[in-house]
This record gives sequence, structure tokens and C-alpha cells, in this order.
Amino acid sequence: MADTPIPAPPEPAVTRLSLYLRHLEELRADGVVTISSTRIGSAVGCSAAQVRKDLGYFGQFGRRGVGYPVEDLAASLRHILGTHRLWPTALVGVGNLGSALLAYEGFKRRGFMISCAFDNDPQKIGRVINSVLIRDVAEFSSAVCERGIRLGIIAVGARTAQTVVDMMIRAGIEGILNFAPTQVRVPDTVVLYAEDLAIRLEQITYHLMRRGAAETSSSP
Amino acid sequence: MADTPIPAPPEPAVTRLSLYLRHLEELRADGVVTISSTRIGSAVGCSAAQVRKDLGYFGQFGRRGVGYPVEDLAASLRHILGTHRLWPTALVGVGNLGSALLAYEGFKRRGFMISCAFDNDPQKIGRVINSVLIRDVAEFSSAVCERGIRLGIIAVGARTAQTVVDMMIRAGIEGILNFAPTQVRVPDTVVLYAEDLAIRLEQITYHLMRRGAAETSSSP
DNA sequence: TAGATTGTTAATCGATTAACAATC
DNA sequence: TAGATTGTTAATCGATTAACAATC
Repeated sequence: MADTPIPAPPEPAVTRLSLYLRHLEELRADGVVTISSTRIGSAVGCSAAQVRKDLGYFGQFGRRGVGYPVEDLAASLRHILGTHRLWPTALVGVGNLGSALLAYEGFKRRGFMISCAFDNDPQKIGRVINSVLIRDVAEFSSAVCERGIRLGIIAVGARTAQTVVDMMIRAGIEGILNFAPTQVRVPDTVVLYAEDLAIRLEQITYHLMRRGAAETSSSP
Repeated sequence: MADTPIPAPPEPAVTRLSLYLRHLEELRADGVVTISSTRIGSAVGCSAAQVRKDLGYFGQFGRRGVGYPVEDLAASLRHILGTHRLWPTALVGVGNLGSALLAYEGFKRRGFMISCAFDNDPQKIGRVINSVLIRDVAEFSSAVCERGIRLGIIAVGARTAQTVVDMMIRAGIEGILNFAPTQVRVPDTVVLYAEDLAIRLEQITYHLMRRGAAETSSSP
């Protein structure tokens, strides 16, 4: 104890850190050297105060009266988020979505590389997508341990998702991104995020319903 | 004025509504007739109080001492979220991710159907994926208007995303789900959600970094 | 009736915003 | 110096949790 120098950052701040980084990388590509919190905020859709507060949880990165150095701040954020190094990642489930994730260029550009893929369909095992061999899911544990892989992506159906999660945890996977449309359970030693594509669309239709209703009720 | 019967539901509550609905659909498939807020909460990972509060924003769906009727509550949530009917949706960008979304079964099961797909690559135009014809993006506006499509999904690269958004808005699209890894701008008449797959992985690595650090600092 | 469980209010907690001194 | 902009504290706002009366 005796050192509580910085309060723990709220979860939403961490998400915004990623947005800041993405914007800083665009700025760097455009040759921008220095940027203000106001500009960052307006680019990612939040206030300047929010940007400064969020960065403040992690240190001091700017100069008063000047702004933030684009290159250095990007490097700092990469270190905070852990993406200054490349993370080899294991994918389970090579259906439509899995294949797309395997071929997705966006991961590599941000420090992730799917270096192992698994399925239980004999038709798929042995094939190569994007120069990654699809292995039998029975080999998961050995393949993952050999390579020191810590991240797993799940792109199987809802039915088998929990089984895959359990397998991943037994193999020592520490972080899981679940695309299966079901809630899975992990011990709190494991970091789990879920992404249900249909649910995201539902958020949108909810708001469309509300707007339609509001317009109707205010017009007569 | 004179009727402010129910306070506006917080955004996070709407997201949880989708999770409740997903769980209710699983329960219904298992033949469960009645469910308590406690059970729903533990299934989706929140408190029973949270479940009741969230539902309370939209009405009264349960019976004291008894619980919630699975079938009826599911129907109510579908109406609130707007997914009691099928939403035809337009997809722009039929690369890896776009093709996967086109073939993704999960959408249909929850009330969404990609009924039009567009690309600007002559190699792709004219092909059929999952019985959906890939059209020239130049036909976007007419095709979308004819069908009364209100939802759009963007699966193009970061460079062209804003152009596609602008085109969608001119064509009358009201809700957009953006998979391109860049921030786009929409007028506030349009509902926009963004999904950056790499950013989701970054959230995970952030927590792995923190945990690693915490363990190290508490052990010596 | 007794036990269970909702609906709802009040209390707590946490995140965002506003403001401003420090400083380039 | 004057104008700009950060870092940080205090004030506000909003969401979650706890508690409990109503009621099945």
C-alpha cells in the first residue's frame, strides 16, 4: 500500500483509449506531429475534457499550451493496451465468420495475428486459409501451449460455445473473444468479451422504433 | 407534456434487454414457462435488481410471487426492440467480412435479413452469395428505396467508409452498423453503431497487461 | 397462511463535465 | 507578453444497488 497514485480507470475510458489510438494512427499517416485534446475529442465524438481525463488515468503525455505529440502518445497508448507487441491468437470454428476473421487484415494492422485455427469438421481440417493450417480441435491444447498463445477467438455455434471455452481455459488461454450468440461462463482469472452481431443490430432497431413513436406522438 | 410516466431507459439497459431476450429464447426452447429475475440475472451476469429495474423502464411484465412468463416476456421484448418483424437490410462491401455477414445464420434467427448486397469490384458484381445477388454500388439508392430498406451494414475498408455512409444517408437509410475501422459522421437523424473487431481484442490485452503487472507488483 | 417474488423508491456509487490554475 | 492548452480538482449527472411494501 502507500501508493495509490492514480485512481483506477473506468472501463469506458479504456474503450476510448483504443479510439484515440486509432485516430492517432490516422494522424500519423497524414504527417500530423502535434494534436490537442479538442481535436482528438471531436474526431472520436467526445469532449476535450473527457480525452484529458482519460489520458490522465495513465500519466502525463502532453505539454501545456502545446498539445500532445502524435507519435509518442500513440506509442504510449500501444504500451498501455499491450499492442506494442504482436499477439498470436487461436481461433476455434472455421465456418463463415471464422474464415472471415482468419482473412481479416484489420487484426494484423493492430497487433493481432491468428496463428492457429481449429475445427472439428474433417472436411475443413487440413485446409489452409490465409496461410494458416486448419487443425483438428483435438490438437488445441498442444498447439496452443507450444506457441505460448494467450488469446482465443470463438466462432462456433451457440451449442458448442461453452465446451470450447472450457477447453480453452484448460489449455491456459487467458483472454477470450466470443462471437457465439450465447452467454458463456469463465472463472475470473480469464478475461472474456462477447460480440453478438445480431444484438448490435437490435440496438439500432430499438432506437428506430423509439424515434418513429416519438414523431407520431408529437405530431397530432 | 403532462405525461412523464416512465424515466428514459439508460443505454446499457437496452443492451441488456437484448441479452434477456436471447436467454428467454433459450428457455423457451427448453420448455421453461416461468422465470424469476434472479435466474435471468445469473444467466446473463447481472443482479436480479438490475433485471427488474431494466424491465421496469418499459412496463410491468411479471407477477409478484410468481415471476415472468417466458413466452410473453420474450414477445414484449421483441416488440420493444422492434424485432417482432423482419428487417430487410442492405450490405455494402462484400469482402471477407461482408461475405461472412451475408452467410451468417444468426441474423435471420433474430429478425434481420440481408436482402441486398453491393460492391464496386466488377469481379464480384453479379455473383450470388447465400441467394443474394451482389449489385453494383451505383444501384444502391434505387434498390434500397424500392424495397423500403431502412438498415445498412458497412463492411468496406476505412478509406471508403465515410463515402458509403454519405451514400446510405442520401438513400434514406436510417440506421447504420459500421464494421470499417474508422470513425464516421452521421447527422443525428441517423442511428449509428460501430463495431471494430480489433478494438475488442485490445480491450482484452489491456486487462491481461494490468493483471500481469498486478501479480508482479504484489509478489515481491 | 407462509414463502416467494415483483415493482418501485431511496441511497450509493461511479463516470462525466465544468472550471481553472499551471505552464508552454 | 498574450493566447493556447494541459493536468487536476470539485461539482454534476446518471446508473446501479439495496431495501421493502405490495401481492401472488
